[in-house]
Amino acid sequence: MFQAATIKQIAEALAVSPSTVSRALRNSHEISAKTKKRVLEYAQKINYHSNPIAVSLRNRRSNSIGVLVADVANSFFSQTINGIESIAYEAGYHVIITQSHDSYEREVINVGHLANRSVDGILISMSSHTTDYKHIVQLHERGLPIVFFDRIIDEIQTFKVTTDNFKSAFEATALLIEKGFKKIGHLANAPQLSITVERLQGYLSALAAHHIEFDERLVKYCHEGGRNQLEIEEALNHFLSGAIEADALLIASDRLSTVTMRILNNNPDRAKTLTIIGFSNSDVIDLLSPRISFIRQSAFEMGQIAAQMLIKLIESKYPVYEFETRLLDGELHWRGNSKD
Amino acid sequence: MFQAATIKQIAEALAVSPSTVSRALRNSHEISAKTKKRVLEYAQKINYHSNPIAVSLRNRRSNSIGVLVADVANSFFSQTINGIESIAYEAGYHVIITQSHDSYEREVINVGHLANRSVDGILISMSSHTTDYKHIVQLHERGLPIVFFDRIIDEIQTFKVTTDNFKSAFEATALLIEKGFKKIGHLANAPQLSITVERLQGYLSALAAHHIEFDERLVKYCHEGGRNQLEIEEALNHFLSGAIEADALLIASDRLSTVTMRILNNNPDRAKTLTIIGFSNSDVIDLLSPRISFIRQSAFEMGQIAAQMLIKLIESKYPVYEFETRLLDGELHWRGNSKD
DNA sequence: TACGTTTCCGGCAACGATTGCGTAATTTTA
DNA sequence: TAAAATTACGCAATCGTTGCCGGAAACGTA
Repeated sequence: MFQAATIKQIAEALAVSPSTVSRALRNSHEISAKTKKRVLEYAQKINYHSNPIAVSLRNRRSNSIGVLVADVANSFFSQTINGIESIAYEAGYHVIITQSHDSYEREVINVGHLANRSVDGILISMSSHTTDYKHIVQLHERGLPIVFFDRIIDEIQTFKVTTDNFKSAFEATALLIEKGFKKIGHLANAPQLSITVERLQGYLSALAAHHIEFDERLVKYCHEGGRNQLEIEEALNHFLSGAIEADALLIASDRLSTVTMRILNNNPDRAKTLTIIGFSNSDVIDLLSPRISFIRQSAFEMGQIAAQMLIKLIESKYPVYEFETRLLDGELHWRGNSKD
Repeated sequence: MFQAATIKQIAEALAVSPSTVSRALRNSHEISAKTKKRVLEYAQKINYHSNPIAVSLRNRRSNSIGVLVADVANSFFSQTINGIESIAYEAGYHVIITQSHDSYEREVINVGHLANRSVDGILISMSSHTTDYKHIVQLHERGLPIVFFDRIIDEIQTFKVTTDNFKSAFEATALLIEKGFKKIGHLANAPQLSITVERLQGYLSALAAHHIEFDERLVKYCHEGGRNQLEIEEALNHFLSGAIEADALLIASDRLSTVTMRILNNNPDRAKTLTIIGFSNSDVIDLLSPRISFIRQSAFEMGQIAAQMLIKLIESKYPVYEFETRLLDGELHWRGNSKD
């Protein structure tokens, strides 16, 4: 490999000490203008760039942050990542992205890798299979700055940002009720996820607010979070043809929505009698058929806020004890009945 | 703050030297079994993990590879990234993902950052705005291992992997001809991209093979690669209502396809008379309307191959002078006329 | 002139891990 | 039994950079 230029080389060439070169490059006031100029010009000439690894070792800071999401191939997460990058980039941080693919094991390994890799902090959206938080608690206790976004947990006191899932689910459900739907089912994500709980509560509260008795057969969880086609099919069968016949559905994620649509497409008659509102950040939602209404989360903004929070934590000179959990509003887009 | 265990701590605790600890941990034959056991057990106990930054500095290797794509929010790229990660992970490399958003400036900055950040090698898919390759040539000349995937360039001799775009475009065009379409337009990507050139040639060759005279008004480039809605609209207007009326369209990317579909949805009459084959790796292509035929690239596999190539380059003890450009087949999925 | 202040810079050590070389202790060989 | 070989470990340098301490020279003040 090519041998990059170093401070020592500059020092030798100019017959000054490495310390002087270092200070000159960092524009220290302890160095005379003349020396600075000599150093800067020579550095420029040999195309010197400081070695970030050496700086990291010396400063015990890597200027990089780790991100853990379920999947970059998920619109919501890729939008979040764009938000994170936009902020991190401005603040001089690199972003290292890892994916859990919703597996607990991969989450543990990736979080470990990131910490090991000496990132200055981590942004986490939990995997849907995680119920034990030890791996994260440990790191947090050791002082590693962590911020949660989207799928957050209560077990760790820190900054968090997520959609106001309660509110969004409430609004969506209430809208369906007002439109006259009687049997509104809820196709939910893995039950251990924060977003699942919050959305379910929003759904239940909307029913309660409209004095509708809750039939527990109207809620179905997808423990695999949409990765298991069969699981979703079973849940839908339940809604479509089972003892309980739903006339509307609140669906908790993009993936669940798309699988649902696929099934409805094979069942056109039933499709006409089922109205859907799904959480979706797909950028082609308007092209999908059957046509569904949807709740769009502020993914990009969520990424930005999460990154800002993390950088604030990292750069704080004193331990932070006051934390905030930001809730972002979702946008409900009504696109009509399936009957229309 | 976050204070990880070090070799020195172990050495002190066990009253041996750091060298001994290091060698014991690396299972050197120069260390007695007894000492090894003591060291290993204590290391385990205090949860020691070597500091990768220190190792990087010492070994001048970071065990990480950089990836530059246009956008992670693009299905094709996120699938490629999954392929890259699967291989890199196995081989013990970290993956640092950066996005150019198809901007030349961001490409230059990101590539510089990655190199600076001492990655051991880089995987690049060119931004659609790049026409000057100096920033990459320089790094390559300095000995940084680079592999190109998808959007490759001729200017650098190295490993490359991309879809057999010529073949795919040829097949798609030929199929349209055989189906009886007479005026087959081609909505192309930015003209400086390799994939654009290859696909165009496939298109042209298919016409030639069927003795169809080429009308140059049937090809429209999108210099912004789909980021500029207006540009696509103009191109489509040209095809739909201009002097030339296409009855079929070969579309070069997902983004171009979706915008096209959006426009057709606002123009249902015209939609019925236009048949489309688009390059697409969308995982909801089957749900999109209007229904289009598509060419799916082996994105995951492409990522895997690219990563394998890069790691081979990185780990080669001798300079490599023989390079290969792998071409992967695309899969053509015919989904019928729009008239059906 | 004598003494205190700046200005400007060099030297040392350290961040954490690795490794070539040296060497004492032990074992093997002649 | 002496010499040679082997075993097991420590020392110190190294990767590139930076913080701390100290000190010479130049400058200012009484």
